[in-house]
Formats: sequence, structure tokens, C-alpha cells
Amino acid sequence: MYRILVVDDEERIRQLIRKYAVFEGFVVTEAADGMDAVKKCREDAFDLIILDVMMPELDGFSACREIRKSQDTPVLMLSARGEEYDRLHGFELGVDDYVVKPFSPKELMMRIHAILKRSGKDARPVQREVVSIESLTVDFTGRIVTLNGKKLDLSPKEYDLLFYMVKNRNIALSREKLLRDVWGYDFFGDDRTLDTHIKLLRKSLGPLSRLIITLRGVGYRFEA
Amino acid sequence: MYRILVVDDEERIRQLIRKYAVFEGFVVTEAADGMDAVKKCREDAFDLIILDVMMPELDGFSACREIRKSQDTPVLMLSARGEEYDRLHGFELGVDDYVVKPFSPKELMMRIHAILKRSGKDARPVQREVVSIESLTVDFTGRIVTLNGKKLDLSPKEYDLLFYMVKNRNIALSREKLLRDVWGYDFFGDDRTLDTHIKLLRKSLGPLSRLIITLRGVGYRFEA
DNA sequence: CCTTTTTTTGATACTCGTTTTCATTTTTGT
DNA sequence: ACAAAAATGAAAACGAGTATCAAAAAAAGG
Repeated sequence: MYRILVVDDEERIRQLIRKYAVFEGFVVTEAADGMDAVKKCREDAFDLIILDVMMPELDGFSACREIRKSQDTPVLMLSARGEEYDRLHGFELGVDDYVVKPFSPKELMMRIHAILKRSGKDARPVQREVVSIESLTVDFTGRIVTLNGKKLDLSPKEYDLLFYMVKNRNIALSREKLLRDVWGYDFFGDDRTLDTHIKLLRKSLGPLSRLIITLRGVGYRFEA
Repeated sequence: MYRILVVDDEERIRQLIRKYAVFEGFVVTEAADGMDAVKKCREDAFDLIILDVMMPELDGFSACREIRKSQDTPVLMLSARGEEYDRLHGFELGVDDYVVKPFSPKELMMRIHAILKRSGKDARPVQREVVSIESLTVDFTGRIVTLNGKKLDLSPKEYDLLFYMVKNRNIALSREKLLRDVWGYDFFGDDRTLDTHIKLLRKSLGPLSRLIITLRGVGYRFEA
């Protein structure tokens, strides 16, 4: 799990980056200017810092220099078009990559991954995330579910639903929350959809369907 | 202890490279143009030469050609953006790698290490990396794939894709991740690209294509 | 520079899963 | 026991995601 610090004076830009970065599984912290960034770096350790060049208070380069005094966190610089002349300046400070505004968030994400990979942090072997409950084994990493050692053949939605419930086991999950989190924010579906999938999942789980507890008038709970 | 010759007419660039290279434990010598470089090469033996393409007196290619008459020192070329057309030209001269300016010093260092390792001066014997799954053998070191002892003739991308999947076997790999990691962070390709290559790979793998599991709505998983 | 191979793209077919509907049954709380 | 909520079953309509093919484009090799 990577922690990223996004530093830009424009709220909109920060939000944009946050949205995409969170989607990629990064933990995002924001700072509105260089001073703020330096302060946040003292308090927290980040795996990557995205720094805008032009900022009030303390510009990106100065902030980078300041941060580098104590840490070696990889830095990705954002600069407006026309500021390209100071690329070299940035590289002297140990900047890892440059992205010119306006940028494509997708490309930014790709560059982030490239930097993390280069910095070796990405090289660590994936640690599997596996949860076992009685005879049920849920392998989040491999997207594999076994029951008594036998692989279960679940449909995508069954996987998603099971994964979500297992991740949030022993927690009362309302129908609304399930629909929202498993199906997505923009889902306006029928309640029966959930019913049906719970039914299918119970069927797949066989005897262990008893782990899915119905909370009448509320939703469900996965018991472990 | 490696000795590196840095050839560039810009003092600033030389300083930048020197700073990083020294930090990595290299011994750095500088030359300001091609003539100077050729002269320094006659006086001293280097383990690697970093050559800028555009230089007064004698350009990088000519200098490279001149040096290569008497020595076989690995060469890494630096070229400004837009000069990429002469990559081919460089490789014909036996250039070992190319870096486009402006570059990230960290990446440059990585490439330097890669060249030195490749040039065999790193005397330690390579240990082969081989994975066998059923009748399939994947030799990462030799870039060889055999099926029932018979060598498979795969296209470059098929190799890359298979290697990546085998290295990350039993892990659910999203389409996005595959495209990003196998194709590179600057790839904005069509989803069909992946489909097609999966298909080709499956065809090549014949009966063992069953090891490539389709994860609907997610991506693929290589099963071992 | 031309030929061959590889890769990418676009159109199309098709499979499979999802969602919805509806009627019926079961469970649960009061 | 009654009413409300949930489960069940089956089936139809629907849609998204994937496979496949052929052709174009790009890259590699001679």
C-alpha cells in the first residue's frame, strides 16, 4: 500500500489526482503549498510526492530541496506548459519524472507506477491476501475461492459480493450499503438484484451458507 | 570500481551526471567534446562511456566510431528529444543504450548498472531463472520456452506476456495492469491488443492454454 | 528499399452473467 | 395469527465483456 503526497495549490487538480490515485489503491494526502508539504513530510513518510512547480509560499523546487535534506522520497514534478526550461534544474535536485500540465490522469498514474517500480519498492513480491473461515478459503490476490480444498466456480458478481462480505465480516451490512459498494455508486437497481445474488451465493457456498446471516429489515452479516 | 567517461559540451550536464555517478561509487572523468573524448580514451581505459550526440568539434557518433576502432568499451548515448531518428544509426555503431534528454539521473544510473552487468565485467556467473509448470518450461534467463521438451517459437510480445504471467502466476491480473506492465506505462492501447495476444499465446500453448484463466470483468490469471 | 514478420486495430459474432419480473412460499416480529 | 419482509424459482430480456477474424500498420530483417 503506497502513500502519496499530492502538492498543488489548485484544489481541482488535487481532487483529480486523488480520484485516480485512490482508484489505483494509493493512499493520498494533500498539501496546498510547499510549506504545507514540507510539514506533512516531517509528520509522515510517503512513497512518492507529486509536486507542482508554481505555488504560493514555497515553490515546488524549493520544497523539493527542503524535503530532500532529510528524505529520499521519489518526486514527480508537475509544471505548466512553457516551464519546461527548468526540467534540468529539477533533475539536479533529484526529481524522478516530469509531467507537463495539462496532463492525462491515466498517463500520470502510469508514470507513478513506473517510478515506484524503479525505486525498487514495487519489486517486493506480492503478499497474498487470504482469509480462511472454517472450510472456506478466500484468496483475494488470486481471486480464488475454495471450499474443502475444492475450487468454487463463482460468477464475477458472486466473487465481488463474497469478497466484500468477507472483507467486512462480522459487520452489519445494510442492503443499501451492499448495493452501493458492490454494485457501484451509480447503481439504481432493484432490491431483488441483491436477493438473487445472495441466493446464488448461498447456493454456491452450500453448507456454509449459514455464515450469511439475514438481518431482517436491515441487510446481511457475514459471520466468521 | 568502475571508471566512467562523461562526454558532453554542457558543463551543467556533466556536473549532474558526475554528482550522481560519484554517489554510486563510480570514478568519473569528463570530456567536453568528441576530440577530447577520443584523446582521453587513448590515455585511459574506461568501463563505460556516456556520449552526448550533439557536440562541437566531433559529434557523438563520430567519436564513438573513432573510439571503437581501438576499444570495445560500452557506450551509452545521450540525445535531445527529436533526435530519436538516429537511434538506429547508433545501434549500428554498437551503442549499448540510449537515453533521451532531459533524463532522470536515477534512470540513467539504472541503465549504467544494466550495461555494466550485461557487459560481463560483473564477473559473477548469472544464475538461471527457470520455472516449470506441468510440461511447460519457461527459462527467463535464456528467454526460451519449451513444451514437452520442444522449443516453442513465440513472438516477442508473446514471450513478454507469458513471462509476465508466469512470474505473476496465481495472481489475478487486471487487463489494465497487464497492459501497463507488459506494454509499458506509455501505452494507451486498445483492449483488443490484449485479447489478441492472449489468443495467440493460447494458440501457442496448445493444450496448456487451459492454464490461462479468463476472469470476466477483471482480466486473466495464469494457473500453476 | 523491399520483403517478411509482428503488432495493432476495427468490425463482428457470440457467450455468459446480470438484471428484472412475477408468482409463490417461508420466515419473522408484534 | 397477521402483516411485513425476505427467500425461492424460473424465465425472459438485456447487456457487457470476450473471442475471433481479417486487414492495416508498424517494425524487423535482409
